[in-house]
Amino acid sequence: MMDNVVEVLRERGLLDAMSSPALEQAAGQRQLTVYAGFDPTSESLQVGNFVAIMGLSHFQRCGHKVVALVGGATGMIGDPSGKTSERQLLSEDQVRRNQEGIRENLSRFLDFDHPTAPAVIVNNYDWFRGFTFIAFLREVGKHFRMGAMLGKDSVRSRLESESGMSFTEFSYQLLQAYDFLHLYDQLGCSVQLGGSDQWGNITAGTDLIRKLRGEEAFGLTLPLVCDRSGQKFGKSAGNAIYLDAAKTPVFDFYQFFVRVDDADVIRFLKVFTFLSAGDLADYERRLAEAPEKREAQIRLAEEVTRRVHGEAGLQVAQRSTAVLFGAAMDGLKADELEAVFADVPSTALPSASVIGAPVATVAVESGFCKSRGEARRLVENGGFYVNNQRLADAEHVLCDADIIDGRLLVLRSGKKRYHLVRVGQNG
RNA sequence: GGUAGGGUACUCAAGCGGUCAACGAGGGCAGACUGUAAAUCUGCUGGCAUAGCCUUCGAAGGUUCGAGUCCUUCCCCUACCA
Repeated sequence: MMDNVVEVLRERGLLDAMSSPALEQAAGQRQLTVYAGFDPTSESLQVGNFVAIMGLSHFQRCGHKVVALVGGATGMIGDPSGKTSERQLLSEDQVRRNQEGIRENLSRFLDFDHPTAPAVIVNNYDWFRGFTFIAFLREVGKHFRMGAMLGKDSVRSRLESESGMSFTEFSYQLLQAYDFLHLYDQLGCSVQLGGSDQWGNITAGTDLIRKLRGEEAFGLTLPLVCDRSGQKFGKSAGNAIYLDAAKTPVFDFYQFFVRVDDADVIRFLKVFTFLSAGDLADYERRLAEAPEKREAQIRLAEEVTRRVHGEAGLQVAQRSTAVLFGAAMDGLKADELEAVFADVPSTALPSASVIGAPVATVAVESGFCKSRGEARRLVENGGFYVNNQRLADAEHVLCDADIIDGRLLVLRSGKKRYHLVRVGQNG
């Protein structure tokens, strides 16, 4: 038998709570089927969801069957867990679109060809679509007691808060509980995995299964990963880091992990990679000895980027990093820059709107700045660079000499944010 | 349905009818210092053709020379009562 997945998760700091210690025993004795749900609240999964994906992966590596559930139905309702106020409903169109994005994301991480434990993706819209309200109340709602429902953290905290809660969100736990029951019946799924904020929803499911089937199903939660400042991990500049290259460029994705705080990096290595205990200890030692080398951060960025964007994506990100943060950036030719910027944001503009135009205007047109005002402020603060030269005047008019090899312009804000403008090209 | 209290910029939150593009805090961005760090200090944080103009304070009307600030109606939220 393989490693006990519960033990593995515990060692990596990925175990928050279990509905029963019997889960650990069961995991050591037989192949289990486990599921985790992902609601299509956005077009792509985010780094925060990666924790649950790691959880599923660990299960699969330990020989268990995994099911990833796309919440095409629950996404229509909105999970109140962990939310301090009522959420805006997404349009059905949006949910359908997001659902496809999430499905694509998930398909990258799970092994569907595993010899003994192939992964499965399901969508709860498939079983909720034909379920009428009346039927649902009779078959499912009847088994829920108000006391238990009101006792859930997600409900109680909202009722106590200013914003209150709508019936729609209140009902969410029933849907998730039914998902669990459905998967239990159809796929023999007896374990549900989720973030710690999912505890209430998960136990709603185990309770329902116990009531209706007289069997014990298990719940297991993973810790909410925060950085040292207590912020939920996975946000940069207020924007979430997505697993989709179209929403978060690979370079930015890689950089996000390179910049992880010393205080967090070892923990993140445990959570987001499969590095062995020995390797982890090694990085911990090296971090203590020479933090400025950032070896742990670089390894973290490498591992995660490879897993999410593949070897090719990682190489692009590394090459860009070497150039942009390396020594000599100045004598670069357009071709080299093109390679570096393969995955850094870029915009193509006709030369007519670049040559002879003030920098601030080009910055806006290329999408680098939101407004001319923003560009102007950036210049005033000394944080605006054109081709790596600090710019003194936002109204500086661009001329041929400013365009590298007649076709490229590199805009930079501060130390880290780059944007390439392709001059005189379409698209 | 009744009563009371609310809806202000990314968030929280202040705002005697004029001097409010709107105090403050958080967040964010940038600068210095650094290790592409942390901590710290500084500046910026609605738009523009920037000594000025324009659009914003739940929505629509109204009173006023002038409204975020007063009145009316409507929408939404919260609490208690029914």
